[in-house]
Amino acid sequence: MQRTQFGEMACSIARTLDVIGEPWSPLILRDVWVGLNRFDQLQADLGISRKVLTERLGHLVEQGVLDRHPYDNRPRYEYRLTAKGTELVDLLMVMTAWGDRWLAGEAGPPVLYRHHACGEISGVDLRCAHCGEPMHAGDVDLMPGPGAR
Amino acid sequence: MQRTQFGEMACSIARTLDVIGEPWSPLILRDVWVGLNRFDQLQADLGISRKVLTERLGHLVEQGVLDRHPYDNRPRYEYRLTAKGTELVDLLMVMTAWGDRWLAGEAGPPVLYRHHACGEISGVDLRCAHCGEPMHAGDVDLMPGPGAR
DNA sequence: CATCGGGGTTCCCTGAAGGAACTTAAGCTG
DNA sequence: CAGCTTAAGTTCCTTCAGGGAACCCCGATG
Repeated sequence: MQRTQFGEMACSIARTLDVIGEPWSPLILRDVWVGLNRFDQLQADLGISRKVLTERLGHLVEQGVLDRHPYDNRPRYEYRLTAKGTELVDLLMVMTAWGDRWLAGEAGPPVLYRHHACGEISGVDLRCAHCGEPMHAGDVDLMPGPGAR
Repeated sequence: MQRTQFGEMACSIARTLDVIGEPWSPLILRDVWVGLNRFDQLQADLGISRKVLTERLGHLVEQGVLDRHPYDNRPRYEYRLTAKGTELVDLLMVMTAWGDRWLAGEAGPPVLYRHHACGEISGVDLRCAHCGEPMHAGDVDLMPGPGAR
């Protein structure tokens, strides 16, 4: 947890950071997305301290991003993405696109995405939800919304 | 800085987190995007400690996301987004879309985006860069890429 | 009944975030 | 031209979060 809480700010970016802004949280989400659903799998894959992993999983479950449910008679649990969490994967895909473009270097991207609809190796692009045209940093005006303070 | 460095991992998400994963960094980026370009403006708007702001700005400049340049004969500097940084705004727009949808509550979104191309209040949607069809969590297969280890 | 293995919890240590005071280098002001 | 002002940091101290390792619990298994 950051020392300062961002959740109270009138800003969806700050609020989102309150949910997945802590160190490790996006990587935990990525791992759960690709099928590493159990505590020890996550701990081994990430090399995160068990204490911090406990805290992060607890927070993500509390925020409704992950779901913790038993997979055995024994006290064993799996973490899965909720609908809310699944939509957060959008964020990971955009991070991947940016990292692939600016940080991958000579070696190229470590992971490729094949799109089901067209079968091609591709990445995401941002479009306007309304008209379908590209929508990036310079393509919008910002205006106060109903939740502004 | 997180204790653990993510940059060495063969993962574009982890590498991207090494650039803007530290607390405050996305909010600094947002502020610079909307036109708060100076140290004191950022400090006042965010309520961040001056020490941490100095560290963050230094890191973002070092990573090529921001550009620091003088705007006066006096030792005064402005921070601006580079091309690399401007593309990171995509990430902010996706965070905004998710936060608007899942965290805004009754009050509604604090900020609205009006899209230049269509003039409508809208948000971003993720499309395949190749075929233009929607591209979300369930729409892709992951495959090892050339930079895999 | 001892062992195993998954899923944590506890403890201590270090280092990063917060906060307030101090510094520096022009300009401006009377 | 001494003193004030302002932007942009820097320094120092305190507190709390992250890392790491050891330990615990609990049902199943041999």
